[in-house]
Amino acid sequence: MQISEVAKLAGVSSATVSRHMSGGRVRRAEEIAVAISQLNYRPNPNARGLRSGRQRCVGVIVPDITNPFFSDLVGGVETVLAQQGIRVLLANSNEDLAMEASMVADLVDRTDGLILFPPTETDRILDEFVDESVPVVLVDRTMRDSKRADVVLVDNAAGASMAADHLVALGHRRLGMISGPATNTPGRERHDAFLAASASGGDSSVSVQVVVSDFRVEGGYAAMTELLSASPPITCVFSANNLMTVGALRALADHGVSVPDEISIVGFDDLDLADLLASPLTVIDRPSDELGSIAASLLLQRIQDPGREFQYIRLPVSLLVRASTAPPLSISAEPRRRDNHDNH
Amino acid sequence: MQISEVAKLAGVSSATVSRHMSGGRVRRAEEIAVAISQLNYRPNPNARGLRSGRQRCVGVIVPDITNPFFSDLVGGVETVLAQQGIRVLLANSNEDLAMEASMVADLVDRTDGLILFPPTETDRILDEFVDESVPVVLVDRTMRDSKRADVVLVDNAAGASMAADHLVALGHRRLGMISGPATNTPGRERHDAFLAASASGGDSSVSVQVVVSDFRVEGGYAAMTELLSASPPITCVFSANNLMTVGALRALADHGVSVPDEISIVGFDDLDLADLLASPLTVIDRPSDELGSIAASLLLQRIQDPGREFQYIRLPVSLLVRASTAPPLSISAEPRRRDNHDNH
DNA sequence: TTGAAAGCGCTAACAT
DNA sequence: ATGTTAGCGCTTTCAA
Repeated sequence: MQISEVAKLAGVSSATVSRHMSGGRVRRAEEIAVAISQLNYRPNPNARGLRSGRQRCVGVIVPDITNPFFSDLVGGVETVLAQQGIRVLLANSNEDLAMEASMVADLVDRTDGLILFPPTETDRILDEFVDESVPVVLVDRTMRDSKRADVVLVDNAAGASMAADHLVALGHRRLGMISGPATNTPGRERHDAFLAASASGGDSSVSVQVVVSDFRVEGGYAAMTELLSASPPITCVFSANNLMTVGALRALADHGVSVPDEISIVGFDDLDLADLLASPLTVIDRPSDELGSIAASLLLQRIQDPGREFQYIRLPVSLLVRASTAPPLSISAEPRRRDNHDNH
Repeated sequence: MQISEVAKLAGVSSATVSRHMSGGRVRRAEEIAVAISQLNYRPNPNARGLRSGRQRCVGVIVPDITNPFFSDLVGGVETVLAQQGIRVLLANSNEDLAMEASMVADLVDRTDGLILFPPTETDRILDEFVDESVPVVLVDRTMRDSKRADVVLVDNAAGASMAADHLVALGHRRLGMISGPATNTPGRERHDAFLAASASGGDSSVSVQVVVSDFRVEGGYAAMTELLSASPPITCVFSANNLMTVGALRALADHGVSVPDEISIVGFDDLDLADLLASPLTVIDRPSDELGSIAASLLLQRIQDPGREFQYIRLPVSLLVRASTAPPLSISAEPRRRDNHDNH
């Protein structure tokens, strides 16, 4: 089924059908519409893209689609783009730099723009592709040379500081942190800010024990397990993302550590069930779908006007205090129990 | 950057470069490879697809990417397809029939095959597109006329029966059910099987109060709230999917109903945090990534051999008993408290 | 094994 | 406002 058959049936040339389809004013619009629906005609996207250079869709490459933060964010992207009749093609890089590069290479010529979450800040992806005039918006993570893309992220430093301040204000002095990789933006910023904020009070009795992990559930489990053997023991922990928080909670449960009595925990990113947990979770919350909708708007605007100034947007985060954080048990209490047998 | 420039640099014709790229034996393979990497050449997918008809990617249209069941399943799809160098393009229909149709129309000419989860069993999508020789695999849900596609789903009826049997065996007699839409396969099968299994004991004192909802968190919340006002009160509830279970749990918490003391609950689909909830959740579990990997394999096989017999595969499910189900309180106990003010 | 050449289906330039 | 025509970049005959 091709455009020439529609043209024949409607009694016009294929160019006229083409014009009609792209919104142009045409005399025999009615007949063309009838022919199109009668023949169930769908323009071939390859031919169309090849000829016009416009693909009518954008690509989104997320690091982990099973992370609810990213899937919520994609929801925000889709909402904005669907209104413009622009399709969203989603791909999942699994936090893998090579995979991301190959996906970009693939999508760059199939789409009108890309929304990326670079796995590392040293990612050279813009060097390779941005010169090919594909608009790129970076979300949640930047890159060393991100001066050539729009960027939208949250105030990771503020979030991590709020977490540290909250714990210190509760009276905690021996803090634990499950950090993300220092190689990407949220990992680095949350790590640095948590340490800085912990030290900022000038109280030299405040110490932070950091385990660097990988933003995954299993990594959070392992990191929490490691932190439990710290000596002197920590009384609270800050987990730098939602997935690691899940792992940390499971590790705490498996080791019989009670929250918040023995250990307080605050996570970065809210969880759907945070309020229904055995200890409702205190978290740093951030507006995930707003991140997505802003990213989509930025991309839309850049597609329309490639010459406009690059935007760099930071959204605020907030502290949601629930029941997983509390003052530490008195130091005079007897040493807490720590059974290190893994029971899965 | 196009193939002719690579050809020139390598001292061959563009046809030879093309052959080299598609795995053909070529004399000057070495020089061509050098030219390709030197020029950073990427074949234009539109031109390639237009000419050859092969797109080197498949489409997956999920009803709700924020549902962890689907995102896990997509993980299984990607694992299998990535090994074959086939790209996965993901789209999110939001359980919307029209949206799904428009996405299929769009993807059908951009991909070599589709994995679909039809929003309703009366979906006519196969009629419109399967004749266009696009292989389709149906996952989790079938359609009335699905004889022209491979299908893989789980044993919904067995799962719902296990849930009913479990509750009745615990001594429950007044059951509640939060059902999904009767218009799709899992909704219908779980509904029918739960009712059938409840009645199968021949015990006429067993009654089931059903509220039909929509497989969404908010729907589950509303349905649970409605069930709480049932008279005589129910002592347990079966929620037909994970998202509605989350809503139901939140409704129970908001109304101050304790689980499992006042109401036992069993959900269809495990949750990541099911074991860490205030009442660790009893669920029907199913192999989500296996569903995905099987779907991908079926699609791969059909692409290779369009004439092969259509497969219809059902995977088993299992009951995971945790702490959210228990025997009902004695009937002689005084009527339980039910405050119906919504406090969010 | 290779190159020349046709053409996939569409849109945009040009002419009317 | 419309038709004619060229050509997007590639793969695939066809002939050598």
